[in-house]
Amino acid sequence: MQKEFNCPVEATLSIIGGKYKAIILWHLLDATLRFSELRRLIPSATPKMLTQQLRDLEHEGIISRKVYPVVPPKTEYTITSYGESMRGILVEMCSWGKEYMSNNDSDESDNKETV
Amino acid sequence: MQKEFNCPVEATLSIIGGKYKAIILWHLLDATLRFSELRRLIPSATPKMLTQQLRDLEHEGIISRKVYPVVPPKTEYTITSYGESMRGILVEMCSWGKEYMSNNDSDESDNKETV
DNA sequence: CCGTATCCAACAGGATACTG
DNA sequence: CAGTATCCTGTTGGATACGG
Repeated sequence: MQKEFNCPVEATLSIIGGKYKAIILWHLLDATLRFSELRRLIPSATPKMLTQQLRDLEHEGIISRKVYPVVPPKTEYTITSYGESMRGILVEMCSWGKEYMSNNDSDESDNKETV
Repeated sequence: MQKEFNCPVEATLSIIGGKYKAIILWHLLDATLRFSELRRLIPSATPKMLTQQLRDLEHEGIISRKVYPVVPPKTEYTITSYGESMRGILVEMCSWGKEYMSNNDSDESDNKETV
């Protein structure tokens, strides 16, 4: 039972649609990071969530996980070249999102129900 | 309680992250469509879901809803100029998604640990 | 034709505590 | 340090029926 997508856009969303996947990718675009570093960069994500999202991305081949068998443990997350191919999307989404946020900044509650 | 986004990308995802929002937008990019037409184009979406997603998009100013007070009822959905600004994102996501789908097409389970 | 109303199932996500 | 394990909650999405 493979995933059925109405359109390719949904396929893309299935990759970066997770709660922290976009920001994880965003951070990894320009740096290799350790688990604890990602935790510090994304404080609102619990370890469980972070692990989960990282595993998903890893399984999709978007990022790679390198474990160093040392003590204390050390794990590094790096974006793959495949993941790199998402840079354009991320950049586009980021710039649009910035505009969106600055718009809704001064107009937070625009739900003027004309009941 | 306003939405907090870790990064602008998440703001964008909050707009098109819904189950049918991407495909709705995709269809509306090049055509004004009626409710029943959207239903036919997206058969898997129940009327409730379609309405919900359309309302969300409308509330965000991405699409506009024009009701004709005639009988039988007639409603048209059109993308706004603001929504038009998402075209680039949609196009990028679509082309990436296409690649993704053709990759996973012949290789469903690609868990090749390159340890 | 264009929706709403209800109710329900599934899953994503969160809190907290613990381990190699 | 880098995770797991459990349990729990809330949101999202789905089925079905009905209304203007």
